[in-house]
Formats: sequence, structure tokens, C-alpha cells
Amino acid sequence: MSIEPHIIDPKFTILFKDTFGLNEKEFNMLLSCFEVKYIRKKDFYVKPGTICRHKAYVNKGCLRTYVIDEKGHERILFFPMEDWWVADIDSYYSGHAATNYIQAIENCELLEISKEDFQMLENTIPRLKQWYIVKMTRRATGSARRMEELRTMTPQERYVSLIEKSPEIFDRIPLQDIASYLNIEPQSLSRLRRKLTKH
Amino acid sequence: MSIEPHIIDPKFTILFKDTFGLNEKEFNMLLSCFEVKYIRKKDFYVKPGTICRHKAYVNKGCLRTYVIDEKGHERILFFPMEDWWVADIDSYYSGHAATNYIQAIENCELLEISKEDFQMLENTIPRLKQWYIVKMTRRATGSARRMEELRTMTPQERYVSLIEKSPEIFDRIPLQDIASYLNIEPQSLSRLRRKLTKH
DNA sequence: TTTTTTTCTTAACCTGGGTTAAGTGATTTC
DNA sequence: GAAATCACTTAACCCAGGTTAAGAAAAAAA
Repeated sequence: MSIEPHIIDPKFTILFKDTFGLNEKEFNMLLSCFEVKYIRKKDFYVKPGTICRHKAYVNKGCLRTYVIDEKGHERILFFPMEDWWVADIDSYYSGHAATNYIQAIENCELLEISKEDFQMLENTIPRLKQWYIVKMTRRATGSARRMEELRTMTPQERYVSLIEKSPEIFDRIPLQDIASYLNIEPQSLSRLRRKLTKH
Repeated sequence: MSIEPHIIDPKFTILFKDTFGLNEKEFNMLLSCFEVKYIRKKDFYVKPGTICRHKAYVNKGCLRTYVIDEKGHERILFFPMEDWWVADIDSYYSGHAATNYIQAIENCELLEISKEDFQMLENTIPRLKQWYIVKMTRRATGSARRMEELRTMTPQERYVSLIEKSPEIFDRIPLQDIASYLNIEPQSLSRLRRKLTKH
């Protein structure tokens, strides 16, 4: 199975031409900063030990970001999808080795950019910077809320809350990964779902 | 039962005269900034709604700091004892109403000082400032570690860890308060203790 | 297709800790 | 010193989720 199309998915073009209002020349300059990377399902974009000198815009597909905890269990942190940025944030900013795995759940089209180029673009296109900051701020508050939920809510409550807030996740992410994200065993998630559907 | 002695406990004098090396004049200046407060067992030093414009050095006794959570349960945050500083930190720095209860578990001798006087002292005695910062830093990392333990460890593990790290707590603090601190029901703590003693 | 692998579900069993209720000492209080 | 309150323990019961094991269904590979 080949996953390389000849042109990148139009989402990226639409975002920058229509939404941000870049003209052809500006858009080409922008595009030239990115390298298109196709990541096949189950392959990794980032693995622990490497150093992230780039980040990537998810133009198509979805992934899972996870760490291995002290007891050797995978713990899924989030499911990056279209319009997210992916990188091991710690490594990207500190220059230390990455600790996260970032693995494709679907075949993905990523648009990768180096730190330097991104910084340059931010300065050239102020609106990009603003957009990026808002995005990251939302992500941070989302993560904090989720940590709080893991601390205070029961598995069942977390499942119900996820269905209510992010039903789209259930369309694309395998249940076993959702279970890990909710910090439940897959069997328990199955049982929960049955219990809750036959109300 | 009267709890007012005529002189404050020598701990305070020893700390500042011997440890910090203040002479008689300096010590008297220092002492004049503090007001001695005797808090009787079960009475409160701070209650929610008030605004903390002072903090207090615990010269003798021990207390419990707690909040009431969404479900109406007491949640004990820590047990201030000799050589701690107590205040609703949030209220002290923000000027907003306190949210914590700070209640005496034993009859306490507190040395209270206003924000202004404390600031003045910090500037006059650099070593005091240094000492205070180290103390607060340790407290903060301790709190973070505890939050982490509440998130990741089982009740039994938390109990064992507390015995190992702070056995002195068990000499002074009622078990029901320790249970609350560990986020366990008192009955469950009892059961745990029995299970663990008859190895 | 058929086969193999992956994902999801079901069932039986177990365990830790919450809940309820009662009992036993200790301390206070009067 | 009797009565009341407080601190702690014990016991019985319950239930959510983990664990183990097996099966069913779906997807991928051949």
C-alpha cells in the first residue's frame, strides 16, 4: 500500500490562503518552510531518546502520544488529530531527549518545520503567532483539566465525560487506546459500555 | 484550664539568638514585631472568608490545615507543627478571602506578625529571608510530592509511605485526621493497620 | 477466498476500600 | 464519680474495577 499522494491535502492551503489570507507568493514562501512527511499507521513520528528540533502540523490523520510509566504500562496522553501540532514539547524547548512516543493511529500527513523556520514565520506573520499561542493555551488548560479528572473522577465518570465532550474520538480511536487514555483496562471499558447502553 | 504561660516558649529565643546570632537589642526589636497568640485545642487560627494580613510562626503545638471539598468532606492538607509558618497562603498573597481552615490539634503558641513587619524584618535580617525561602521551597516540593502520591499510590501504599517518612505524626495526630490526610475512611485505616501489624 | 492477526467482548473470580452499624475504651465535662 | 462525648476498632456487606481466560468479530494479509 502506497500512501504518498502527489499533492498535499487541501486543508493546509485553505487554512493559510483563505483563513489567514496569504497571497500566492506568501503562501509559497510559507510552504517552502515545511517538509511533508507521510507516517504510515503504527509507525512513529517521535520516539524517546531522540531530540525534537522540529514540530509538525497534522494536516491529515490521527496519532497517539504516550509514555511508558514506572510499571511499564503505556499511558496515553492525547490523540493529536487534524489541526494539532505534534512534537515532544519538553524536548523541543529544552533540547533534552524526548520521553514521549508519538505514533500514527491512521496514515498521517504531517507538515514538518524546523524551530528556526517556525520562529522566522512567527515574526513574518504575526497572525500565525497569535493563532499558535491560542491553540497552545487551549491545549494546556485542557491537559490540566484532564489531570484533575484523573485525580478526582471514577473511571465511569471519566468515560461519560469523554463521550459528552469528545464523541468524535470514538469514531476514530480504537477502544483499547481510549481505555488507556481513561486509565481503565480495556475489559473494564467494555463492561462499562455494556452497562451504560442497556440503561 | 488556663493555657497562658507568662513567658513564651524558649524555642523562639534560641532560634533567633543562638542560631541566627542576634544580640539582645536586635532580638528585642525582632520580638517587638510579633504578637504572641495562644490558640486552644480545637479553636481556629484561620477560617474561610477572612483575609490573612498576618502569618504566624508555630513555636509550640500542632494544627491541621484543611478545606471542605465539593462533596462537603474535610480534606486535610497538612499538619503544621513547631517551626512551621501558618497562614492561608493564597489569601496572604492575593488579598482574597481565605479558603482554608487552620485549627489547633494541641494547645498552640503562635507568634504572629503582620505582612509589613515581616517584610521589614526580611530586609533587616537577610539570613531570615534566606531561611524562610528555603523553608517554603521545601514545603512546596513536599506538597507536590504528596499530590503525586494521592494520584498514583493506593491507600495502603500511602499509609506505609507516611509511616516510613513521618512516623512522628503518629505520636501527635489523631488517627482520624491522619486518615483524612491520606484520603481514606477512618475505618479503612483501622483495618489497614490491623492487617499490617499482624504481618 | 482462506488464514492470520488484531480488536473487542464476555464471563468468572478476586480484592480493596467505602458504607453502615455497633461496640469499646478514653477523655471531658459537669 | 457519673454522664456525655470523643476516638478508635470490629464486623458484615457491597460494589467497582482489576485479572485471567476464552471467545467472537472485524480487519489485514496472503
